[in-house]
Amino acid sequence: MNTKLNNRPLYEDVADRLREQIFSKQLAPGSWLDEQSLADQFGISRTPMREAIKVLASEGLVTIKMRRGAYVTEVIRKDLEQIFTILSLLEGQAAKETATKATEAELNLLDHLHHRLEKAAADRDIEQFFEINGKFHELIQEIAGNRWMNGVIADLRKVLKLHRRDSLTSTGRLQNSLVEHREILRAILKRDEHAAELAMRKHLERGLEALR
Amino acid sequence: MNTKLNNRPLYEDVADRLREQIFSKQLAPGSWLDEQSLADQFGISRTPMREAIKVLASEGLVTIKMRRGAYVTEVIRKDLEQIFTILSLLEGQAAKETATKATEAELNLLDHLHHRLEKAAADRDIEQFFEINGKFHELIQEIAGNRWMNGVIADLRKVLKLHRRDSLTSTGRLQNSLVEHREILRAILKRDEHAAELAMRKHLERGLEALR
DNA sequence: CCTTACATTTTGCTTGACAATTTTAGAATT
DNA sequence: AATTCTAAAATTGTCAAGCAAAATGTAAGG
Repeated sequence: MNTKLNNRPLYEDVADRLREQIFSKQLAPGSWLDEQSLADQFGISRTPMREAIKVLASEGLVTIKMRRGAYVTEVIRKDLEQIFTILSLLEGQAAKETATKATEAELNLLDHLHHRLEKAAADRDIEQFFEINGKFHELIQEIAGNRWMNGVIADLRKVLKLHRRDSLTSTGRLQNSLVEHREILRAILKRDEHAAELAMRKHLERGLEALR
Repeated sequence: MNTKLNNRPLYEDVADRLREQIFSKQLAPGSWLDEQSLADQFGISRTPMREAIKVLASEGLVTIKMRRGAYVTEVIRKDLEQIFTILSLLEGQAAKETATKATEAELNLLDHLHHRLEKAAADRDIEQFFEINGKFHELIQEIAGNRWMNGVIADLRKVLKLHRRDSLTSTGRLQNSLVEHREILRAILKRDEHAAELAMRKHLERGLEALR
């Protein structure tokens, strides 16, 4: 039944599956996570289910209320603004550091990825576009190489995904987003750290604006 | 026996106690957390102990290795640099926002707190100094009011405390730290957001420098 | 209609157990 | 003596059954 090729704890798999259910709105914001019924549904006991729920809680995806259980976090406008403020600062810093410390090989990877983004945009392949879009951001973070920062960014991005129309999947912004990416890449390739930081910050600020 | 005036889960209390043991080096960086023995020591069962350990893991204080248990995180120079980079950006932003949005009453609180800091420094009361120092930073964050940011800062500060000589308790820097605080406060009172941000960033950069 | 008392549900925690591993300690081999 | 192999002991991750305290829902009484 359960294809469990376990080289990692069950509760992590469960956390992944719960996360998917949350992102797909199968578990909508505000809804209650019934430990027992979810455990039954996943064919496991309460123990790993509780551990999985705590993982999500530490990511901010669910909120645990004492003796009342866990609820999918409801992200309101204020949260979006606060989170974008942080992402803007951190990803801006990542772009800045990438501009200075990327190797030529890494610049090539970025350039290649951007070309694929351009192609996806030209093809109007929305799905592909957002996938590559995400990878572009992640590659910049990876090159910047600040593991603590990358962890924070990853968690916050997950929380953003709780919001119905999150800019990362807002199709209307596709063209603008592409232009902004061009500018970020250009600055990084020129190794202009200041411009790279500004371009990335602007990109994220625009992302937030698109939500209102 | 257990003075348990519990209006919050046991595992949170346990997490607090474990944290203390870690900060006091009773559980030194790199050391292994023996679930069973710790549970016995605390007079509880493995379940809440495991939950407490996961709380610490999500804060970055311990690192869980699959089927090998949890180990107190070892913070190396690189981690310090990466964490200070983040704190500098975030606390800088907090200072900036505080400069613009603080009410007069809040400015008074900050001013009052700073006066107490000056007094502690004059009295050479190191203990008091670092306590108030922390509160000053926290008050600024509270006024800025970005809960996501405050959560990130709180977690990262805890990780910093794992390091033996962390600048927050580095007595040699007391006088310099005081001067830097004066500048931060002055900028905020003048509602000069840019100066406040710069002063806070400089303050944290100096904090890192003090570690090398 | 609102309050009080009672029944039900759910969480947080306990105890006991066990398979899969990992660690250790000892024996065998080079 | 050093290295490799091997069996025993210990530890983690999970399951299962159950219980007290708290929260929720419900029914009776004012």
